[in-house]
Amino acid sequence: MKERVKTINDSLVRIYSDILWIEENELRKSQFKDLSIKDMHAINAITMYENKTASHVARELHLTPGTLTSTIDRLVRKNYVRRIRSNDDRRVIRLGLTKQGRLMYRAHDAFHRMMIKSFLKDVEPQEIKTIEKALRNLESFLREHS
Amino acid sequence: MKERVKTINDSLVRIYSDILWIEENELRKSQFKDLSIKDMHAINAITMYENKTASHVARELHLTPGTLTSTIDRLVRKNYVRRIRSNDDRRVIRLGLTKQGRLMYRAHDAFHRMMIKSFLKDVEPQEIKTIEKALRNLESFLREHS
DNA sequence: TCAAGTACTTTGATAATCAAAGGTTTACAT
DNA sequence: ATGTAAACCTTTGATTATCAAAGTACTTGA
Repeated sequence: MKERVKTINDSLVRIYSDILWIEENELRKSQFKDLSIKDMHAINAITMYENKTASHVARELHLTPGTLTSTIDRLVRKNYVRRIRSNDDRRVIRLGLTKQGRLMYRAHDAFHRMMIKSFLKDVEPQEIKTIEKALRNLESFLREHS
Repeated sequence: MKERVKTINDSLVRIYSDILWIEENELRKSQFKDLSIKDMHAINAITMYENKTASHVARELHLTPGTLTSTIDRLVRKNYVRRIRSNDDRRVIRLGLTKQGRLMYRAHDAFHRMMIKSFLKDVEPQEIKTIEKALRNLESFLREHS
């Protein structure tokens, strides 16, 4: 059992590092080569149509407000993101994707879906429940530790 | 099914970002606060007793040789890592952990094992096989894409 | 024995990040 | 209604991680 835990852990660590690296390479070969992987993750966090506030996105990405400002500056300059000043509360900035931003979002999302589909290859519906349970376990472990 | 893929994907993305963030915070509160999370991952890649070569570790971490050199410089300066010039081939540097480095390695490893144990809470041995299969699927997907 | 290749280091430049201070706007207590 | 505190974002100045490319030391193979 101890050995199994070790193997699963090493596998997860390797997977994570490889995903980042592959995403970075795919990005460089794509039409979006003006973006870094961090830019891409910011676009992903902004999402298609939610118009989240800047502070909400900063929290999700675990970035300080200042860092988010400069990330958004860059993405606005490159025409992936729009700032929308809220009328309810004029301190608040809401974030939206431009047409180009939505294109990027979809490309990244497609890669992730492909990845998860391969993850679930030959996994029965019942077994998917197991995986979902394990992921819920992990999420609640992480909540306890934060 | 499509919705499930999306949910699992979002869960994985969130999990990875949270793990990094929690590890970073734990680190700052610990006796190892002179290390960054990247330092910690370098120590993890070096491992306890393998004495891997510098280029091997660089490859695993997806870092250029130059970046690895400066990472190792820092870890040697802080007394976590030793450089061992190979006698077989005097161009080669092998990397080992100092006593302090091994202490850090064990602490990090303990956290990860705890995490995986909680991941596998209430998961039957047979179900663990499913998870291992899914992880193998994912690793081979990543191999195909790199 | 020397030309090419390998393993690491150095150099110079750039990205991403943070903490702290600064502005505008809102909420609240009096 | 008014002044103070708080919330939200931006700016500033410094630091860290990173890379590409050039450099050094060593090995290999013709």
